[in-house]
Amino acid sequence: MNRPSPTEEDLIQEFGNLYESYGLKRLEGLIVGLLLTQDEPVSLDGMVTLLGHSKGPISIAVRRLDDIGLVKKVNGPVNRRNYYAAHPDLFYNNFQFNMATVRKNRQMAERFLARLEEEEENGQAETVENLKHMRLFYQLMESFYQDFSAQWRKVKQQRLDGDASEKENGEDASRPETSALSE
Amino acid sequence: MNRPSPTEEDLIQEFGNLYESYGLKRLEGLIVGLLLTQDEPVSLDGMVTLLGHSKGPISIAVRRLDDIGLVKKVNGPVNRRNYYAAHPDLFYNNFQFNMATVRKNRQMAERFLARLEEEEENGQAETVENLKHMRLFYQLMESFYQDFSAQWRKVKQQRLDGDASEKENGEDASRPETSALSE
DNA sequence: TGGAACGTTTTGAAGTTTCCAAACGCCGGA
DNA sequence: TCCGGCGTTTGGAAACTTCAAAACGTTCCA
Repeated sequence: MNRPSPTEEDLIQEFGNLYESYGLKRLEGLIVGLLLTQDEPVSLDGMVTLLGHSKGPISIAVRRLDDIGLVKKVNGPVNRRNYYAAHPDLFYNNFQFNMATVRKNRQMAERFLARLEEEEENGQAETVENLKHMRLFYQLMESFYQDFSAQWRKVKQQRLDGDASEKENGEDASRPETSALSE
Repeated sequence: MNRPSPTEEDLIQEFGNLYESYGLKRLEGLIVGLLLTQDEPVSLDGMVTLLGHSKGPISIAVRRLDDIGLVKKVNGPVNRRNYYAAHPDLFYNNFQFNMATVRKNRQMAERFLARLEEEEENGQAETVENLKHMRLFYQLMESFYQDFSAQWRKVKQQRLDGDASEKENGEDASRPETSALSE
């Protein structure tokens, strides 16, 4: 349980802001940020003292984060306590959330298209047209997400392999061939 | 100003739910949903009667939707009125929002990495490691988003060309070569 | 069989959001 | 210049969210 440095404090707060802007709970972001700065698992009471929030909300937030796979229950020094760490696939798991909503959007378009098709009413041509646009868009997006998913797994594997054999070489050797990043 | 059919009513409500779950305003979703069912532009008062909400909130919501490019001011029958329609690139513009947050995430990782690097304190190794993971993830994601962006523009162009030459052929002829979609 | 050490649930207060109703301001046309 | 139609802003009520404090339940150990 290392007390965060000032920079790490800022990091934690930024994660709070980030999660808040996503429509999630600020406290959940604070917890995730905190765990990213800790090399050892943190207990509930640890979070209470490190974050300065009270136990009730933290208990609930941590359970939720565990449910959605952003945080992981792990073993720690004291037996009776629950210890948590950032999930090793935190970012990827969070992404899978987005992927699910993309799929939901596509399915929504398809569901309504089917409904309109069997109704055969007139005056709904524009709706049908827009739903087809929507379906096409999210179909394409879904396929990109799946490709991304596969690629990331590959990159992550390379990263693990690299760490195992040639530890300590400063920069990442395993960066994939990406298109040039703007800015 | 066509009163939505029952199915279209459902569609509008679902858009409300969707936007709400994104952390946006439910009313904004209702408006977007409504405009997707209308083949003619709708005035503010039109939305009031079609949605059954009052004018104040609609005025604000519509302005915001216009700002972020999900809705477009267009000309309509009566001169003094403001008419709105769903933006032709609604889904794409919404996606660009996501792309911006991905970029922000990458930049956040880089910003803190730079800060930690120049501080040279110890006990922050885990934070650095996690931030490198974060950076790598969002770098890859960003490059996929850019590829998707380019591809979508191409698909959209094909779609327009197709519509212009061979109108009315039931199904989309311009679907791109995507990987197989699950389910 | 206590009782200490936990995590969870409940309660209530404070803040925030969301909405309607109504007042307001602006712009054209009589 | 007044008046009617329109969008915007304001005020306030109701619902919801977020959090701390404290009561509660459970488990392990003396």
